[in-house]
Amino acid sequence: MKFSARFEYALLALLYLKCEPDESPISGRVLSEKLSLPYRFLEQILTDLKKAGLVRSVRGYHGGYRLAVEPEEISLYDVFRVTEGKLEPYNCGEGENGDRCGQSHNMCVISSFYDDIKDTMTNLLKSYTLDKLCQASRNMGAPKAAPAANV
Amino acid sequence: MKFSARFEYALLALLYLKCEPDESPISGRVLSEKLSLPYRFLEQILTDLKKAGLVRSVRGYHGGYRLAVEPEEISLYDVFRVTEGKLEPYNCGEGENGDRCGQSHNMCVISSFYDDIKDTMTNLLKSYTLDKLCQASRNMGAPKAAPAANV
DNA sequence: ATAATTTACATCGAATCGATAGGAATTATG
DNA sequence: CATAATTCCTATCGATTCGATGTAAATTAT
Repeated sequence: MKFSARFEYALLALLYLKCEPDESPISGRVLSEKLSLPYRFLEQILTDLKKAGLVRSVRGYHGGYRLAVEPEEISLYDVFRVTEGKLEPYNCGEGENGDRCGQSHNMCVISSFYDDIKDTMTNLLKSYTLDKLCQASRNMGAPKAAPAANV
Repeated sequence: MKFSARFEYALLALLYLKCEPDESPISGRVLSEKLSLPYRFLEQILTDLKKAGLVRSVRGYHGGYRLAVEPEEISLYDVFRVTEGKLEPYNCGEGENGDRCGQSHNMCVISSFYDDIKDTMTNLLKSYTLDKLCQASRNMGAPKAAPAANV
């Protein structure tokens, strides 16, 4: 029940690309230095973000990365799916384990609870967009004030 | 962002203790057979549950486990804390990493988002009690119906 | 005394995770 | 065309976690 470094780094990179917009694309090297993140590792993540279509990349001399989508369109749910995989913590009935609910109704109860968790998380993640987060970042004066986006 | 097997096993064990109440305590061996769970591993978990005060144990010949608290009192949040540890996915300012928000406001934005996640999860976990889950299990006729507890 | 049980501790194998490294492909620039 | 800068692909490493097993000691009703 923790977020991975991948998720955090992806988020920081995307926020940087959004909040510090530039004419030319920003290279992975520069990005890693600005954010104090390990270069190679960050590029792995950027590659994943690219495959998911959240980021475009330009190769070669003045190459680098930039957002591929409007920042209102990018939600943390998108980022999550790229870095953490799918959001299905329980398999009831399908999957390699077979039908586990056949054994006991308690399994099914747990399963429906997991579904609830999943839905709640999904909605919460979808409610946060890059755009909102960036605005919140600009409004940062008080260290730990507003919850930033409570719908 | 997945629940561990520990959490699931603990939940199944607690549900069994609650839903199939008995005069004498239920041994770890029996529990593991009824639930088709690995014996040793389950006992590890039961030990943890005992340390947390959710379960009582009786040693010796007719020993075994039983609930230590009223099932209305046991929430999934309690179980979560035993099996998954604490629920703090981000450390902003404190901890060994030092103050990360000093570097960039984006960090603080992420941090407040993490807080939101944490609160939401906490509330959701607290809203589920053993008692509710057990009732839902009894009402199981339709395979995948009611969300069981949406407060 | 014996059998059944919890309890403590040690370890194991596999998987995951964060991170690093080398090198190939691509591209602007001179 | 050559070069430097960059993305991209793949392999690997070390550490940690996770699920699980094993051994042996302490406890207790019979």
